[in-house]
Amino acid sequence: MPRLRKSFFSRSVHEVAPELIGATLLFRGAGGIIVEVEAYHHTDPAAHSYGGQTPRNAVMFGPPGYVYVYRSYGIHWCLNFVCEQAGSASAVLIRALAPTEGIATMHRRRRRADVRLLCSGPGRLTEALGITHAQNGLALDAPPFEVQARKGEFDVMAGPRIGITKAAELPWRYGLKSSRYLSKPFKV
DNA sequence: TATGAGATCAACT
DNA sequence: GTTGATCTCATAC
Repeated sequence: MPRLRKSFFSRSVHEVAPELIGATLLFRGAGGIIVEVEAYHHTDPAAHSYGGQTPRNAVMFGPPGYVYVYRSYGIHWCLNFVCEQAGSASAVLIRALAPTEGIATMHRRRRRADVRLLCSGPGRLTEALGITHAQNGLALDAPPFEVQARKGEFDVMAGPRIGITKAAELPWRYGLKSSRYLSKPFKV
């Protein structure tokens, strides 16, 4: 299965984000199929990079194909893939996976019996995979990360993003239609 | 099913 | 001091 290289990410976030639906994300032998993402661009008021570079979001201002991890609400870690080019400060937030690999490990980390609650949300997914700020700035096309291109057709839906107050109406959330592992269902 | 509180931290006013 | 790209558990309907 072809592994996605950095060139895959050096395009508009709005092209990359929907194409990530159906791709497989693995981290140290745990992970699954990406079923939900959101796109953020530095011209977007909801993006962390909107107000300029800070120590926290510095990775977003670097080259594409790297991971940006930040702490959310003081509790969770959230995982992003940097896109476009150095300085464009755009990224895709990974919001949900359909678990396929290392499910037992993920159950142990999450202390939950329901597979639907393993990776169905940005904070849940990082806890299940064991991702923290220690991974901030790592490359996506080298261990411990592995991102595999999707194979076959996937029915991708778009809708408003979740949990934001600025630019909340922009339809930059993408998801795999009728997946049971979405953090929230898409409106029909 | 739906709303509300608590946990806890970095950026920003 | 307030807010946020969140999740869980408790309580209410």
